[in-house]
Amino acid sequence: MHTITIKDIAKALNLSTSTVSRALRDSYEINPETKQLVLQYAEKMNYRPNPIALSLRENKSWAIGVIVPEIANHYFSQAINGIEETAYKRGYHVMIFQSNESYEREVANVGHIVARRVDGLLISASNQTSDISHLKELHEQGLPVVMFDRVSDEINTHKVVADNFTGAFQATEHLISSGRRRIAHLTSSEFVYISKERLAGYRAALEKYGIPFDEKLVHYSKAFDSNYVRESVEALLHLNPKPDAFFTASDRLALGCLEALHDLNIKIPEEVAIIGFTNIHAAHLLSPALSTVVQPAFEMGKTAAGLLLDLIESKKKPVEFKTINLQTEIFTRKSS
Amino acid sequence: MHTITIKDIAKALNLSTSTVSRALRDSYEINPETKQLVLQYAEKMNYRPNPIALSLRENKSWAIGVIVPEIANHYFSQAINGIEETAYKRGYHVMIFQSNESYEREVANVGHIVARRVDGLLISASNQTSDISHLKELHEQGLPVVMFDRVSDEINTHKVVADNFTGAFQATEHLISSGRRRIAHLTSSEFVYISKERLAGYRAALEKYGIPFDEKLVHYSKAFDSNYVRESVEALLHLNPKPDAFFTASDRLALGCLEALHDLNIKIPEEVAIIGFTNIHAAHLLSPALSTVVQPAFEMGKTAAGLLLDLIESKKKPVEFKTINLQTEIFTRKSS
DNA sequence: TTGTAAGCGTTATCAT
DNA sequence: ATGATAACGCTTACAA
Repeated sequence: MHTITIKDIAKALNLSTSTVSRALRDSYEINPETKQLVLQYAEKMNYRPNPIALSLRENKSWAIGVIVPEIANHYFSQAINGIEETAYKRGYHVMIFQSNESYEREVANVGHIVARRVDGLLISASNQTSDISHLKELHEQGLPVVMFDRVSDEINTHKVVADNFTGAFQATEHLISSGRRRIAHLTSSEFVYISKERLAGYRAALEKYGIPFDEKLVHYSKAFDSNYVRESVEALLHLNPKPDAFFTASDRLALGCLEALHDLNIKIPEEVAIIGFTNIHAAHLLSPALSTVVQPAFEMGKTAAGLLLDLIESKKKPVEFKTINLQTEIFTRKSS
Repeated sequence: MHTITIKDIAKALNLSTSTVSRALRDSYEINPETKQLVLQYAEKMNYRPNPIALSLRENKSWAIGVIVPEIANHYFSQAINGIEETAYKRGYHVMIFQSNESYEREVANVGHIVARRVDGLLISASNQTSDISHLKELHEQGLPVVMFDRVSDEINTHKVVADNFTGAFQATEHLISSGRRRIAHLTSSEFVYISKERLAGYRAALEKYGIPFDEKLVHYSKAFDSNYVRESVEALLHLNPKPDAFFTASDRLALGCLEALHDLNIKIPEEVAIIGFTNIHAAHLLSPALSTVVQPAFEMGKTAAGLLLDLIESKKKPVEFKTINLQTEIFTRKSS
């Protein structure tokens, strides 16, 4: 695929490459006629400047790297959507990598991405990642880095997260206000930042309504597969008195919980209420009892990308790194 | 962010850049000691070759462009997942753009992507795209192009699609074998290739079981929003005799249909069966009556990317362009 | 107003 | 075995 270069234009028009460049660049002091000539010819030949050559010269790739745990996860693909939109508007393109929730793969990706000379990095850490020295190093070398959703305390840079505490608080409050008192909480690791936040929101809501916290109602899942979740649900249902609602801390857990209840032949609207933590629209259609704390993934992508591009474009040293808490929203199909 | 170059190494070691390059490149005829020296120093300084410089030299970007209608669509994000996996394995990276189902945006994306000097293009056309001269032109200029899912007859290149005919046939057959006779078909445009295929599969199954085709049972949706779909469903339910099953041609239609039935207070398992055309796992959990013809999106991404990379790497002129039909699969939660 | 030359990082060719 | 040089496409001092 041969593409036309400035040199070709210069040759064809009997000019020097610099003149052609100036004409194209709308530069200072150039003969209007020459300029016209060049512009016309370039247009006719469908000339496009070679961004690779420009990158080499300017030491800027106009690309940002994005590393997510999984592309085919609705949450992250929405975030990528927001990222792409923002990047596109500002003339950048997006290089996508996925860690597949593997620490090794994440480190490898960071290596590739930096080797590709991206102008900045947007990352949501894999859930296996505890050591983030691979990111700190980059960051200290001056590469703009913004973390979103799966952030880390260990690094001082911009972070964008959903307001998990308030979201969990609202979810729990929603269940309480529909008359539930024994609200089970299915969550993931005890040690993950967002899980802790969610648990705290849950507890705060119970406290507000004078419901004693019962730690037997809280279940930590080490895995997400439906069998495992089913066992948790069954165990919770064997408590006495048994729970009348579930607050699950993630979409996977919510789905697993729904599936378990279905298999146990428990009619959701009557006997238990369930509330998840992200967007599972399809489930809503069938279960009006399901409410969801919608996480603003698209917004998060846009925000994170915006911060990153600002960082890239300012390039001033002293920056106050901030952590942005995006509001969540409760979605209930049968509201009112 | 200053990164070390060959020149830096050469200076530090009092060598010429060519020597350093040779050492790094493991090239012929070089003093083993010099080589060791260079390698060690490069390692110590964490040297990474600048891919932009290489691209400029080799006129190869090691990037493929991907244009999809929407990133945050489960189907396409799964496809992207497959694309990323294949590309990554073979040393390419993936530049993502979305057309947002807009023809103009698609054309603009094609422009950007070619300006970025990608080595090849993977595209699933927007549903507003009928004129594909923007693709043909590129293709004729020698850029490897592979279309997937939303393909076009107008261009002679590799194409990867799901076997829509067989999928629709199986879906319809599945409904028939569970005793349904009046199967409504909700589909999108009369003119879209995949819709035509699906309709044909539906008809073929009816024919096989001696069920007369009734065109009143087929409903073309101009839009996907739930109000619109609801009207279609209601209209179909007013037929006499009314349908006892729905075969919907897409996930959006299936969801809209489920929602409409729910609002009309029609219990799905008893009164109607519904069958969709893609992955809506959440819905399955709640409605065992829902079966889905799963489209192999991940597989499609992998296949399409593989074909594209082969094309890129062979670069031989004479290629037999083929259209690959990937098998669909019926998924029913309560099978057996 | 236009042309010449250097440089961005790398490698291939040709000398030495 | 190593060094000098040109080239990839482009921009920008500096010269003319």
